[in-house]
Amino acid sequence: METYKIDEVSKVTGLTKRTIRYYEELGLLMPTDRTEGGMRLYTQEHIERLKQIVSARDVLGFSLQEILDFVQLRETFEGHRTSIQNTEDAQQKRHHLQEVERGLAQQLQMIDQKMETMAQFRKEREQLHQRIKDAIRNTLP
Amino acid sequence: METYKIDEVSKVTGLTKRTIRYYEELGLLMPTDRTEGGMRLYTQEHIERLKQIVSARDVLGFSLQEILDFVQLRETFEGHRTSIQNTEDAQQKRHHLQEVERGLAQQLQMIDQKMETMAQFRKEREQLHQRIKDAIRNTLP
DNA sequence: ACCAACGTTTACGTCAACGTTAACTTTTGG
DNA sequence: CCAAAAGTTAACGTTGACGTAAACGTTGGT
Repeated sequence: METYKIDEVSKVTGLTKRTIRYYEELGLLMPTDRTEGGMRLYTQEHIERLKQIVSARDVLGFSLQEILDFVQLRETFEGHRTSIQNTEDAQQKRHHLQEVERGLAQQLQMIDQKMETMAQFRKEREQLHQRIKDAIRNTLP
Repeated sequence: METYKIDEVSKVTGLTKRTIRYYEELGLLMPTDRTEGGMRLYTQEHIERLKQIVSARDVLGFSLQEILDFVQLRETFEGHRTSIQNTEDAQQKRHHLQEVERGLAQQLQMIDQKMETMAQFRKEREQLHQRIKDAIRNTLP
């Protein structure tokens, strides 16, 4: 599989190398494979994840801690997709999955709330915009 | 007109008293009238402004500096609504208004960009949610 | 084989956005 | 009228999210 060194990743994501390592340290980005000498080798998947993180941070205004919660929900789920054979703790697993589901439902609700507030904000800004355009028109009839 | 002391304002906005004073210090909130002894007296308008600031901060993820830019755009405009009579610098005023208009148009565009990215983000989360609900259904048929 | 360019860890520095504490004055209910 | 509650300014402390510098190892081209 094609891999990238950190400077490449830095350029395509717009993040500094420091930030990329920092995100790994926080657990936001899964650790990469390393070369014999210890250099990180990123895959396309890492890059996608970084772009998602940037979106959540800049556009949605989430803190890294909140993003970590989001990430861990997915991680937990992916982890559960592996061993489906043991039927004795299926009860356990089901319960855990239900908790994850609840977490996701809450996240969706939070996002909807944000979108609604954002729409309201946009509306107010647009009204101001309209008033200003009117004011301009009144300066030169 | 009805006024409120800072503790009241703190309760209805959810901000701490420190934060409210801090926002005034930054220029985000217009200074209030004071009592003889120096206590701040807030109006309903102050409260509305604080709520807008919280929205911009929490929901849109704007920095206080960005919010200050937004606020000053409005302030500039309100300031221009006063003296409409002098026709000599009407040219000046018109030019200034046009700059404000351009600023607002950019803000609107930025907001639209954010809303789109947010919708995309929501979509991905919803797909994950659906997959998890399916997984749960598969644990107990 | 070498060295310039790039990578790594470790540790301290910085800046925004407040929290906290101190020292003091004002307001207010009994 | 007076103590407790609430307000004020000023100053220093804290936390999140990185920036920066040092000291060192790795890679790749000539």
